This record gives sequence, structure tokens and C-alpha cells, in this order.
Amino acid sequence: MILEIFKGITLTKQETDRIENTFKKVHFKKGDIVLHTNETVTHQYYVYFGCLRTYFIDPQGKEHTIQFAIKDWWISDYIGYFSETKSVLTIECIEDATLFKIAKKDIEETYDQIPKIERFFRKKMERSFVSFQKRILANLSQPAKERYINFTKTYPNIEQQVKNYHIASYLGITTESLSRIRKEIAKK
Amino acid sequence: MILEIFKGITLTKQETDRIENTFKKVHFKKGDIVLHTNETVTHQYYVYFGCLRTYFIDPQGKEHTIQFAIKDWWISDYIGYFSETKSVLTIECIEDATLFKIAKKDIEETYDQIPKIERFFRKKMERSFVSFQKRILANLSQPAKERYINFTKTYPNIEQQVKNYHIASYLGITTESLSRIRKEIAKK
DNA sequence: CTAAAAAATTGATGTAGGATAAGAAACTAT
DNA sequence: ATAGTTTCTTATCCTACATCAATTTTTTAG
Repeated sequence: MILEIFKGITLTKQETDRIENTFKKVHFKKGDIVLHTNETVTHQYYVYFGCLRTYFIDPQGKEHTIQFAIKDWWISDYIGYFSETKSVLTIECIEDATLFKIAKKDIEETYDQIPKIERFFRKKMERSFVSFQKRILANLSQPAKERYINFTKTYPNIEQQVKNYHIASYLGITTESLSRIRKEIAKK
Repeated sequence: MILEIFKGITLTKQETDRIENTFKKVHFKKGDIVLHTNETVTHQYYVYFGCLRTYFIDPQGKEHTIQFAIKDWWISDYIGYFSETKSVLTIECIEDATLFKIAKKDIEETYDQIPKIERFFRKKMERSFVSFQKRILANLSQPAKERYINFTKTYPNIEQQVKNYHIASYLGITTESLSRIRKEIAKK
């Protein structure tokens, strides 16, 4: 079951064992906080099922959603995780979820032992990088309505699982504005 | 000289040779376009000196600066580069520059031969990922004035080398707005 | 099934930053 | 040096989205 994560990669028995020993299965209930701010970010998480998000609370107390994650996505506070600083994001479970978590130190050891795994994560990182760069581009060049339409097209599976105010805070607008945008789209 | 890029990594003579053969030194003049849109993105570039930027031209014809690069930074249209699509960004030289360019296919071969190099690029990717995620966060949570102040603090070396309208298009505002913000800051 | 809480909508009003237009300042090249 | 070009500034007006304040609708818990 853990091996679904690495489908497409051929692994020896020994490698499989190692991986099965480093990933831990964990469950969270809707509303649970997987990671609070100002904690050490020791793990990243693979979503086996359910839905989570990471968000940032700005100095005015407003939430900004950075990332959603559903089945087969990975999630963490990657700012804290990669730069070895205390968490700046909160990871919240927004639909009951089963995750596989892996410790940063374990994964780095695995990189030494199984280069195929290091490559897998390098490529995953490259794909995320592309999507975050596209998001910066969209934020700079499109009005809220277009960003919302694109969001619904790009992440139809996510839209069904999350609240409107989660989407609004991802798009960088208020829940009231999103409501007006939705109304406008609906009447056509 | 090329090896400055990999300072901190110990390489054998053979590895050094391979690297010296795959990186090509190239010069560009201020105003030169290193990559146009809608081209195949075959290379990424290490800046030995000079200054470049990548920008996106939106459907209304407005430019949006995605990235600057000065000495010791890397630059490319990473959207096209990693996702194997035609370029969506333009790479422009904004101060006479000397670059080392490396072909994607060469670097991927190098990854097979020198795992230390794959690791170097993985870590570089992780650091970029962090900074782009911080930028998304800043764009979502700060007004233009604060984003500008942070920009000047974070990239003092870049500010001196680029035009105000480059900075404006990086911050997601017009050059007129940036002018007002600068005036406001100056009068205090 | 129902009360309470959470989420979404709607309306009225405010504001940061955009658009347009013009002029001033700073480079650039002869 | 000086004409031409590019960049920056300033002023006026405008718009997308925010804020505030009620409701209405939906979800949740007993």
C-alpha cells in the first residue's frame, strides 16, 4: 500500500523493506491540526486519502491558503521543512484523512541508500516548482474571476471538498468577493 | 572558473573534466534576449556576472517579472524547462553578462554519472522552492509598499542594477504606483 | 428532528492601486 | 554639448476588490 507512492519505480526487496519501515501511517479527523506554527518541521506527508491544506496567518490575523492536498499529493510546511526554521504555516485536515508521514532525517538517509528515491523526490520538487511559478504568474496577471475559473478547472476534485472561504483565501480574495464572482458566473 | 559553481563539492579530476566539457561560457549584451517565448527550453544558465530577468507577457501585453538573477544565481524559463513545453517566459539580459549555460540533456546525464551533482541541484531546487513560496505568501498578505520595502532589503544588490519598472512588474504594480510609494517613503 | 453554529450571500460604502495623460529628469549617441 | 530616447514623476479620475453589517442558507450535534 505504501508502495503506491512509488509506483513506476522498480525496487528490490531490501529497498521496499526500508521504505516500509520509514513511512508511518497516520489518521487525522476533519478539523485536526497536523502542524501548528512555530514548531520544528520534521516530516512531510503523503495523502493516501482525505483532504488537507496549509495556511499562513498574517499579522492582521487573516488566513492565506498556500496549498491544498488530496489523494496522491504531498503536503508539509515546505518553508520550515527545507529551510530548517520553525513552521510558519499551519497544516489543517479538512476531510478525514489517512497519511503516510516520513521524517526528513529518514528520507535523507534513504537518498544515500537508494538514489532512485532521491531522483523521485527531485522530480516531484521540479513539478511543484513549476506549479508554484505558474501560480505567481496567474496572481500577477489575472483578475480574481479568471483565477477562480482556472482553479475550478485545474482542481475540480478539490473544489468539491473544500469550503468557499478556503478557496477565497487561496485566490487572495475575501469570501464575500468570491461569493459575488460565483453569482456572476452562475447567472450566465 | 566554472568550478566556482560547485564550490563546496569535492570532485575527482574525471568529474571536473566532464563538468568543464558540458558547461559553455556565453556573453550577452544589455538588451539581448537570451530566450524568446514559444521556443524549446533546452538550457539553464549560471550567472558569472551581469544581471538578467525573466518575464511573462500577459494577454493584455503587460510584462510581469518572474525572476531576477545576478552573480551566482541561476536563471531559465523553468516552466518550459521542467515541464518540457515551449517557453512562456522571455529571458532578457539587463546588464552585460557572462553566463555558463548547460543543456538539460547534459545535466541529466551528469546526474547519472555524478550523484553529488544531482544532489547539488536537488538542494538548489529546494531553496528556490522556499523563496517562491515565500513570495506567494508576501503577495497574498502584504500591501505593495511593504513588498517594495522587503524587496529592497532582500535584494539590495539587484535594486541598483535594474530599472524601477522592472521592480514594479516584479511586485505586481504599475511603475506609477511604485513611484508614489517611493515618494512616500522618501519624505519620511 | 431541531437548535445552534458555521458558512454563504447580499447590500452599502471605502480604498489601494490602475489608467490615462502630460511633463520632468536621466541616459545615450552622435 | 545637444538632440533624441528612455525612464520616472505627478495629477486626475476610475475600478476591482475590501470592509462592515445584516440576513439567509447549510451543516453539525444532541
